[in-house]
Amino acid sequence: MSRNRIVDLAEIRSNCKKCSLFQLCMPMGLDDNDLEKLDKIIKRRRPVEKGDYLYRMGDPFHSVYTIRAGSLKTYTTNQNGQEQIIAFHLPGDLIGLDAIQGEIHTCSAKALETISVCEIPFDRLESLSQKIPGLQHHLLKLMSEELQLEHCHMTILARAPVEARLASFLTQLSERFRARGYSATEFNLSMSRNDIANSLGMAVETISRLLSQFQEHGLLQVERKHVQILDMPALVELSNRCGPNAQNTRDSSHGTA
Amino acid sequence: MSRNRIVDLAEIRSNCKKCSLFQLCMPMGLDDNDLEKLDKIIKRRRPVEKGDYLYRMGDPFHSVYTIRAGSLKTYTTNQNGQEQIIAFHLPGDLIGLDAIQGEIHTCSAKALETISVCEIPFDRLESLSQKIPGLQHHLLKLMSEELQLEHCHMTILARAPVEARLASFLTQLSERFRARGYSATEFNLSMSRNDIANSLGMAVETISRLLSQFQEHGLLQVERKHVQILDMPALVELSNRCGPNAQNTRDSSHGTA
DNA sequence: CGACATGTTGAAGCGGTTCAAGTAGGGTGG
DNA sequence: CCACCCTACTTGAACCGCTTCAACATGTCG
Repeated sequence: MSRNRIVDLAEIRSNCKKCSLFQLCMPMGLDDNDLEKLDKIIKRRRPVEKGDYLYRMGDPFHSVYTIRAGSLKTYTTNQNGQEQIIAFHLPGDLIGLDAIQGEIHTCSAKALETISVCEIPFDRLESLSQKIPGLQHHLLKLMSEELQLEHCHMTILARAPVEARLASFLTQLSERFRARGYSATEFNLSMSRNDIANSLGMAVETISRLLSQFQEHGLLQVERKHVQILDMPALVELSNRCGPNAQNTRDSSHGTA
Repeated sequence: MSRNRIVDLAEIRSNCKKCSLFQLCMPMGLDDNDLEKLDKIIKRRRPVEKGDYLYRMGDPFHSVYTIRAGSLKTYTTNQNGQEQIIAFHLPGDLIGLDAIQGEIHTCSAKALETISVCEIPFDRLESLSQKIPGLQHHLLKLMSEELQLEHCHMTILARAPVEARLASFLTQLSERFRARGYSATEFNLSMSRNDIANSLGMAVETISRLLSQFQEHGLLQVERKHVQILDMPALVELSNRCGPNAQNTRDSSHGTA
């Protein structure tokens, strides 16, 4: 066991360059000494199986997690037991920062497939970022980015017709794969149609119908989980389509600005 | 002018205890020395008139702002010129942190009435929070809280029927007023029906109809901007009502957890 | 192989938007 | 101070996008 731990530590060290912590450290030039410190506070966790929880809504908040491999969904549950998916997360994502306020997890994080994560005790991370200016900045930056992403998501939920929602979902996912060095045009959906529908505020049937329709129109090829995008420009165009209800979306107030 | 500035500084000092910076500083026990440092980096801004912008989408990011008096809306604008309101902000709110990533404002902030704000240059704030642990923690906490609020907003946009959306809007606003020491049951809406509709992803006409309906049912009294809540429990109950489309909102995956 | 979950497709129903018309404030200029 | 205008808001009626319901197909796992 102790031998394993040594191996793990070495592996983490080498992996830091591949995961979000690399982007989190290196851009602001952490030296070897700082990188060492960071490595020391990271805990290895055994792989989490599909369907297992990384944490549940209501759990006390102790750590944030970076995804090393696999994907997961975060979602809230309301009084009636209904779920609302907040986001899907891919390798390199840092999750859990939304629980700082209140020190209780307000989302559940569930693995969509077998995943591998690094656990980072938050109090240690916070102390460290007190000493390393670049780290503090990067934490703030990550949360800022998360806010921006959610603004987009909110806009889609509030206005967009169903085709634009799904097109938007696909192009964003594609872009995220591209940014991680995977193919932007061919990938597997780790989430179910149900999950996609939920996150986009739609019915499952509508997702099914639209995917068929997109395929019919030559925008993409889809077979179960596998998706191949054939006409990205058209898909992007679709995702920008605004709803017909554009009535109250222009500011009519007589601004002095 | 220089005399004015002196007066202003004194005023800000005394006001820090009333605005969000007080909650931001005191809970973690800033001593007079630290409070002094904080006061020094805060810039006074002349009042912003109704309809004026605090900043616009696309502006370079330099400062965050705390609202001392009045209210404003933040919104994004898409390619087609359509607006989507992200949030309404009240006195004590700190806004602008979502622009850290990219260092460009991704929202516009527009005054709903004449407002008074404190401008805090972000680089100064960041340096200071590097020295004051409690300040760093509180910045993270504020962003975490913002994420949580947006999760709620997303859930409403994705699932809730229109009555629940409006009820939720009203109870949340009420709660925010209460937390600021104002009446929770009687207040003025600084935003137009159009703005409410936009932020909730609805048509203006629906807002109008629902307000009439709520009044008819004895839930509240409304006359133009003035609102008096008569049956808060019923309103809260309404806000928790889930949509009829609760089909794909329960997780059917056979989790091993 | 059987059972259950997931996904697909068709048809009906409805919630909420859109369209249309009218009312009421609030500000401006004569 | 009043008449005017423009914007914000309200209310009614028709329409439609999407959901819901239902039935079936296809995997998947014990």
